[in-house]
Amino acid sequence: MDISKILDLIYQLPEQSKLELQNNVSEIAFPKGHILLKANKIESNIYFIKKGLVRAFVERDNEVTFWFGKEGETIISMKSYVEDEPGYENIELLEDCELYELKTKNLRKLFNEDVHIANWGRKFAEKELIKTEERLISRQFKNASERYLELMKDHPELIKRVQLGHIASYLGITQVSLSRIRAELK
Amino acid sequence: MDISKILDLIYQLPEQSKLELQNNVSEIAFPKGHILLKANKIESNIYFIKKGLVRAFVERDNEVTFWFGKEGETIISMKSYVEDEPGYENIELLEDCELYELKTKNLRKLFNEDVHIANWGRKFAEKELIKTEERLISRQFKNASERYLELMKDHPELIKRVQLGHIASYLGITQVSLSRIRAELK
DNA sequence: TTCATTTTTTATCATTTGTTAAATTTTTTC
DNA sequence: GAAAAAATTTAACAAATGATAAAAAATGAA
Repeated sequence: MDISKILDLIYQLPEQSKLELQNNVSEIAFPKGHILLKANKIESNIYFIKKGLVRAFVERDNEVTFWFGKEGETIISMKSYVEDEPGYENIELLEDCELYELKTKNLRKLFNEDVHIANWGRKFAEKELIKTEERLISRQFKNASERYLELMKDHPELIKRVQLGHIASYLGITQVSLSRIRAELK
Repeated sequence: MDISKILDLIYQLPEQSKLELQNNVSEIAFPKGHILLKANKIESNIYFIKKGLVRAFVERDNEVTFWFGKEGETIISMKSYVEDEPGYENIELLEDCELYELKTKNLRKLFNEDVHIANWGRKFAEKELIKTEERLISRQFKNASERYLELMKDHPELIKRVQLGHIASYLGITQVSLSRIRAELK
C-alpha cells in the first residue's frame, strides 16, 4: 500500500500538506523476526506499513501481545511519540516488511507549522483511541470464546497469518485455553 | 477546577488561542443521578468537569462501566466527536456536577482555523489513548485482585466516592467477586 | 428515630480459565 | 526426504471467577 493511500486512510489532506508529509518519508525494509522497537528506549521514528505484519508486545513473566499491525497501519511507540519518554512496547516483525519511516522530530515541526497536518495527527490519535476503547469494552463483557469469534469475524486474515500463541495472548488467554476453545467450536 | 486550569492540563495554549476556546465554553450544572449522555444518540457537546464525578457505561445484559471522570477531566462521546456517529456510551452523574459545556461544532471550526487549538485537540486524544492502552494492557496480564490493588494505588479517591458495584464492573468482574477479593486482602 | 431501600458481604456450587506435561502435527533445516 | 525444532492439541487437575440466594450493613426518607 503506497504512502499516499496510507495518509489518506487517516485523514484527507490538501495536496500541498500531503506532499510536505511525503517529503519527510523514506522507505526501509526488514526481515521477519527483526525487532523494530525495543521497550524502555525513546524511539525517534514512526513507521507506516507498506507491506507485512508486526506485533506489539510487553514483557512480563511471559510476553503479552496487545496489538497487530498490517498493511496501511502505523507503528508508534505511543510514549515516545506523545511524551518523549521511553515506551513500554516492543515491536517484532511477524513477516518480511516494507516500511515508510518518518522522523518524529520532523513530524512535530510540521504539526506546529501546518494546521492541516496538525489535524491529520489529531485524527490519527482519535481513530486509534476509538479502536482501543472498543477493545477494552469488548474485554470487559465478553468471555474468551466470544472474543475469539469476534476476532475471526473482524480480522479473519490475522488468524491465518499469525501463530496461535500470539493470538491467544492478544485475546488475554493462554494458548492452551485458545486451543480448547477452538476444539469446542468444531 | 476552573476552565483555564483544565485546558492547561491537556496542553499549554498561547493566550490568544486559549481565550478563543474559553469564549466558546458555558457553565451548566446537573444533579446526581442525571443521565448526561445517552447511547445511540449523536452528542453535540463535549464537557469539562469543574466539580463532581461521572461514569461512562454501556448496556448489555448488565451495565458495564468502563470509565470514571472527575474534576479536570473531559466527557466525550468518542464516536460522536470523532465520526459524527451515535455513540455507545451513557454518562451518568455519580455526584452533583458543575460542568463546562463546549459545542463540538464550534470546536471543529476552531480546529480548522487555529493550529494551536488543533494541536491541543491532538494532545487530548493522544493522552487519552495512552491511558486507554495502559488499561488494556493491565487487563491482559493482571488478575482481578492485582487490578483492584492497582486502582487503589493509582486512584484511591475513586474507591471512596464510587459504589463497589461500579468499581467491580470497571475492573471487569462481578460485585460478588470484588467483595471476595476485598475480604481476602484483610 | 424508625422503616424501607439499597449496598455490601458471605456462602455454596457451577463454570471458565490456568498450569503442567505429554502427544501430535506442522514447519524448518540440512 | 529425514531429522530437528517449533507450534498446536489433548488431558488431568488446580485456581479464579461467575451465579444465585440469603444475611448483614449502610443509606435515605418519612
